[in-house]
Amino acid sequence: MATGALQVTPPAADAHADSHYHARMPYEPRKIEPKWQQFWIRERTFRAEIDPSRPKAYILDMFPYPSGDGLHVGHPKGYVATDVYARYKRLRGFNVLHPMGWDAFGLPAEQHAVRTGQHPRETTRRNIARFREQLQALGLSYDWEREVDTTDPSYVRWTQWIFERLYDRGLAYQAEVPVNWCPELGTVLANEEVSDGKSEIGGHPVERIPMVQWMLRITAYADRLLEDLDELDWPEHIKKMQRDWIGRSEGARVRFGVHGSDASIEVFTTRPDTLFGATYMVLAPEHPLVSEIVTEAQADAVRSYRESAGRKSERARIADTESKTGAFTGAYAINPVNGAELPIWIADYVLISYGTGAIMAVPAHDERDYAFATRFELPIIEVVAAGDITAAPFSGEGTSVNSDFLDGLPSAQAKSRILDWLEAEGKGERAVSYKLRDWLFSRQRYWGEPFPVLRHPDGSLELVPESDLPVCLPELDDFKPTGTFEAPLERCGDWMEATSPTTGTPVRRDANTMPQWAGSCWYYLRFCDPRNTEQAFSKEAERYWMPVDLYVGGAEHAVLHLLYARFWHKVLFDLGLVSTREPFAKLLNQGMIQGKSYRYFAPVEGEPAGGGFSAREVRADGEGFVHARSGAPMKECWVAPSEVRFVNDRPFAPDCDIELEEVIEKMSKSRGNVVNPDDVIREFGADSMRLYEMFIGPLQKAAPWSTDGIPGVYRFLQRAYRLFVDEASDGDRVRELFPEQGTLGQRRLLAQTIDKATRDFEALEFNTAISQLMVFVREIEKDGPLPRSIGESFLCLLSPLAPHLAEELWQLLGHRTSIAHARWPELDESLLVEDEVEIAVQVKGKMRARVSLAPDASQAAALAAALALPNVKRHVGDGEPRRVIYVPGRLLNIVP
RNA sequence: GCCGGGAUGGCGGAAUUGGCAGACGCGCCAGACUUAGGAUCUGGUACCGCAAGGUGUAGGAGUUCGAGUCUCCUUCCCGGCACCA
Repeated sequence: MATGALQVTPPAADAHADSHYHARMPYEPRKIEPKWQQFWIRERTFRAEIDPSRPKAYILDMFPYPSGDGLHVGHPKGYVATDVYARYKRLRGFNVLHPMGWDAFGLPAEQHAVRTGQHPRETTRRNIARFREQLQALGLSYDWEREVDTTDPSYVRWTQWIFERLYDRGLAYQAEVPVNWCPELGTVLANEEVSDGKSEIGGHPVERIPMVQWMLRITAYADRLLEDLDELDWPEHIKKMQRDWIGRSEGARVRFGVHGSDASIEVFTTRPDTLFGATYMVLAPEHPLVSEIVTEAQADAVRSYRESAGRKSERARIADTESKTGAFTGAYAINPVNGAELPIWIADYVLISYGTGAIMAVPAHDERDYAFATRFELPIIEVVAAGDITAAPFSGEGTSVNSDFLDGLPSAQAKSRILDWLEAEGKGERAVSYKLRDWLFSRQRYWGEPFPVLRHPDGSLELVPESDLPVCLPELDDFKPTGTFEAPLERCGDWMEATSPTTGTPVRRDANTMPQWAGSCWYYLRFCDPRNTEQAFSKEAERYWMPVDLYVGGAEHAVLHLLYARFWHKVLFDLGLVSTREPFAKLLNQGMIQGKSYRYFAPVEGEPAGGGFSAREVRADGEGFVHARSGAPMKECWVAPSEVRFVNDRPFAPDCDIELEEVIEKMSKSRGNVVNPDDVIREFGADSMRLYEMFIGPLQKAAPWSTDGIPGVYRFLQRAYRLFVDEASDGDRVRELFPEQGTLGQRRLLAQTIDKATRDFEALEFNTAISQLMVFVREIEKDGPLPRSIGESFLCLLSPLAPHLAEELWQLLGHRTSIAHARWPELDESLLVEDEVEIAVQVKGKMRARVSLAPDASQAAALAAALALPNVKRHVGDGEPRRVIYVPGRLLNIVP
């Protein structure tokens, strides 16, 4: 039997555990859980079918990428939460759609293939089987008949079909754009997949290189993606992240003439009211106008600056935003408002990809321009009256000065005045700019959906006809990146060559594949009608099940999956294929379950063994660590909890005297802090595991996994079991339950429990619901034996959380059908009203006593009862109270 | 730097939203049953104090009869964004 730091001996696994022990602990999750898991599948208990006579609830988890590592205890937290909710909703009479599937395209399988030569299809199949097994062992009430796999040709077919609809609408196009090329991964990445100039996956450096790529015109939906957030019941911080990512700003486009040239420079600004304060212009180094306007004298300087800016990695550029660099083009622009000549510079602080790639610089009122102007000794003119602009720029709003006809106007009015003027003069107009860029949609990978397009020798494109979908991946045995910018599919000459179905002439396929996000953009729709071979999903199914009523997943998808899926959904809405504007009505992010690990430090150079340092000898330095005294660079070393030596409760390394530092963070293999749910289930059962994960705190909050907490919920389940099963017998002898409806106290306790459980389940606050169920189990037999009706009601309340145990007891009570389809118990509200309540008596706001009263007792009666108490009398004194505050049923406060 | 969120016993966390702080669980203490206990059951457990009593929700001010909850300031922690004109 497994040992470890567990405090409770789990039920004997080995049948020959001593019989005395066995008889006293008849609750054996190991026996009953697999039995019910098989029952649910055999009986198709959770099969969902359209039934217009019943209200529906679509309860969805973000489907996982089936990695080779299997699940750790952190993954199921969200799955258990949705499962509890789904089971609760079924008991409330809802027709519940609760499906699960696999987001199975993706880089890890392909990297594994590069290393081992195993086909991603094989590893994916194996990983899915393992994930499914692990999820089923948790007793999750999915309708497994609706399982989808994004890599299945019958699914890929419709992903490609939707891509074709995007293409038809002009929302998918190919363009040469500076892309995020990651040499290490051998592919380009979307903006959303890059942070700090490094790939989100693996943290590899990313370069910006111009390449022809597929793009999806998500920017066409920017406004709707922004506006429709308002109607969603989503966590505010996720909405905010999406708003920030879309980054809408209102302002103006203004055209500046170029001295001695026909060219004009268009800029975007949110502060047209500061137009009179512009003292120079800046173009992004890549701006096409640069070569046109640069003077001969400045040509060398400009060329060398452009080259050095091009060499600079994204990361290096972002790293020093403090020091501004640039070069003068020698050309001058003309300020449309006053004809002033403004020198035109190029500088990498202006980004080609935002706005127009050019700015008017108003150093007095913009920090970046101020830094640049100071560095290159350009003039600074104050046009918004504010502090002291010789000391620092002022970017707030104020009153316009030095601005001709804007003088004296507050910023808001100055803006609209100048905008009217610009529009009247034809020099500019109101404009909106977004931070959001079009979505870079192709990857130079093998394991993804092929693009259903054919390219003619003249470069024109043709879609693969609907009837020929899906375009399947060819077999391949070498998955390595090509080392060039080509995709691995280029290697399949046979596959790349095709014949046009319209002209019969030779055409080439596209060697790129779609990013992993493609499949997850619409899987929630396929779940509505997963076996449809005629359409992606039927109208009927979509209308009945959509929208998703509750969507639970990790917050890391805030601007990736959730934005992409909303975009596709809106396109499908415009095509009349879906009936809701938004796919996910309510969203919740489950908090991580963290692991505990222990660390020490070792020099980066040299042997870690023997050369370790405890955390207090080391300090953080930027992104790394250094030795506090010597300044030598240090790296973290991790010790798994099971290897730590505890001396007087302090953690030490297993083989030397270094004191370790306890660190609580995300579970990961490298930290050695991963807890496997299989082990927990083996020792305590899935019901305990489920209960524990729901009990440790609010769903949204991160919480560290603690092995010590599980025995607590396990004991609770044992107690619950013993309410129904005679612990002294050696079989499963069901106790005689009383036929009556129970004592008043019992009925009251049940009513309170129904009330609390109902409210908490609705609010997804499972921790407090569990605590009430614990109170119920502890108290229910205090004034009499458990009546059958009350016992059955309790099992219904418990069943969403501990379904195996509930099913088992339900069956022992003689029921033939699953408790999953029982009815949620009725609440008798009258039982919630107590005859007498204890209220608090305060004197001048301080607690002095408690007194029992009828809940509707009058103030006079309450006061009289309170003043009769010696402690109250003493504090109040003899005089008349100056003031009395009485909240019936709660408290009485006397101010003497 | 900017924008969010947070800080409650030894620990995870409760508190009907301004009304008895610490529900429930872990841990700990005591007792019962036991040949035995890492099982089970019962009771206790915020802190100081023998007690009466006093003090307590990161720290400081304020509003109120009454503040964990509202307002202002400070500290720390966790997320997100970070040349977006």
